[in-house]
Amino acid sequence: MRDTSTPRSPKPETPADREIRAANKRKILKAASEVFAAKGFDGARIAEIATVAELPKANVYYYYATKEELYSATFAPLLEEWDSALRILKAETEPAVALRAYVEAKLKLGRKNPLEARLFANEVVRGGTFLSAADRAHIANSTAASIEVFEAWMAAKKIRKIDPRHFLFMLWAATQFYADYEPIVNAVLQVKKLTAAHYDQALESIVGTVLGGVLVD
Amino acid sequence: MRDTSTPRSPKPETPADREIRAANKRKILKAASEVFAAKGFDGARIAEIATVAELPKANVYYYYATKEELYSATFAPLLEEWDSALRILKAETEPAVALRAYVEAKLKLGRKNPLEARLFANEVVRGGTFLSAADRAHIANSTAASIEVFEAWMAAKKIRKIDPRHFLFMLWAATQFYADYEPIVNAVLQVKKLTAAHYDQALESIVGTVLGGVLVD
DNA sequence: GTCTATAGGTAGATAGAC
DNA sequence: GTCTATCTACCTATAGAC
Repeated sequence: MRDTSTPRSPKPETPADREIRAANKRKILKAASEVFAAKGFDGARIAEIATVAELPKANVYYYYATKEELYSATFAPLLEEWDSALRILKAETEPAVALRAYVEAKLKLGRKNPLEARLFANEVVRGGTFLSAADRAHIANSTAASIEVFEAWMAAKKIRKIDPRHFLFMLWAATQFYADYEPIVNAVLQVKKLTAAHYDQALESIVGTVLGGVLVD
Repeated sequence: MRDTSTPRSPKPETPADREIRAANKRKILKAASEVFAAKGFDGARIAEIATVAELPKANVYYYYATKEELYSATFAPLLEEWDSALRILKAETEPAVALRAYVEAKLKLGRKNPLEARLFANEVVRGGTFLSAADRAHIANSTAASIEVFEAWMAAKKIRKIDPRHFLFMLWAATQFYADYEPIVNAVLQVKKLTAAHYDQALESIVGTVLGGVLVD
C-alpha cells in the first residue's frame, strides 16, 4: 500500500509489457479489419475476430473495452493510406502525370487489401455513424488539399474549368469501385479474380477517359 | 376429405385472399428494403421491419419463411430499375445524348431512393453471397447489352477506342457514389443534404469529363 | 497479462389460440 | 389469415481463478 514507485510494486509498465501490448493490439486490429470488412459491424463476431487473431475472446476485451471501440479503431490506418495516395496530387506536377499516378496508387491500395478497403464502404453505406469527429476532420483536410490542387491547375489553364469537388468524387468512385464492387466486376469480366492485367486495363480506361474524354473530335 | 374442388372446401384461395396477400407482401418488402439498406443484413431486425410495415412480427414470417428469403426478395425491384436506366443506352442514339440521359437517370434513381440504392452496395460489399443465380444473370444480361452499344459506337467512330466494360464500371461508379457515399459527399460539400442544384453539378461534371476529358488541348 | 465459465440480454423462429 | 406468447440459440461483456 506504500511503495507504488518501486520497480517491483503493483505493475509499473515495463518495456516488455509495452511491446506485448503493442503486438497484441496490432494483431487484434488486423483481425478486426478483416472480419468487420467481410461481415459489417453487426455481422462481425468478437469470437471470430479472436480466432483470426489467435487469441482467446476475453483477451480482445482486455485491449478493447467494447465492440464499438474496436470497430472505430480500424478506420485510422485506412484513412492514412488514402491520405498518402491523395498527397500524390501536387500542383507542381503536370495533371496528366499526377492523375495517372494517383489512380494507379488508389487501384493498388484496393487490390492489395480489398477487405480493408471495403471496411469504409461498409461503414459509409450504413450512414457513417461510427466515423469520429477526428475521422471526418481527416477526410475534410485531405480532400480540401486536393481540391486546391485542382483549382491551381485550372488557374494555370492546365485543366478545363470543372467543379473540383465533383471531379474528386469521380476519381474516388472510379477507383474504389474495383474494391467495393469486386463481385460485380468479376461477374461482368467473367473471371474469378482480377489479375494485374485487369488492373492495367482499369488504369488505362480511367486515365484515358478522365484526361481526354471519350468523344472523337 | 372428398370435395376439395368445391368453393367452400378447406381454403381454395379466393380473389380477396390473393389481394390481401399481394398487398401485405408489398408492404413487407418495402419496409424490408428500407431496414436492410440502413442496417445491413445482420444489423436489420425482423421486429423493426414488422414495425415499419405496421404488422406483427409473426405476420412477416407468415409471408417470408426466413430472414434470408426476405432479404433476397428485396433485390429484384432494384435491379429492374437499373435495367430501365441502362436501356437508355441505345446504339442509334448519339453518345453525347445517350450518356447524358443515362447519367441523369441513374443519379435520379439514387436521389429518389438512396436507401434502396444502398441495399445493393451493402450486399456487394459483403461479397454478394445472397445474390441469386437469377440476379447475376440479370446483371450479366443488361451489362452485356450496354457493352454492345459502346462497341457499336466505337465501330461507328463515334467514341474513342476504350475497354467498354471498364467504361461501364466508371459510369456506374460515378453515379452510384452519390447514393453509396452520401455521408462523405455531404461532408466534403459541407451540406446536410444534397439539393437539386448539387445533382445538376454532379451531372455536368460527370458528363463533361466523360465526354471531353479534363485536359486543355 | 491470460483465459474459462457464465451472466444477461436479445433475436430468429414457432406453437397455437382466435 | 392474424397475432400473442414463448422457445431456443447465440452473442456481448464480465467475474474471477491462474
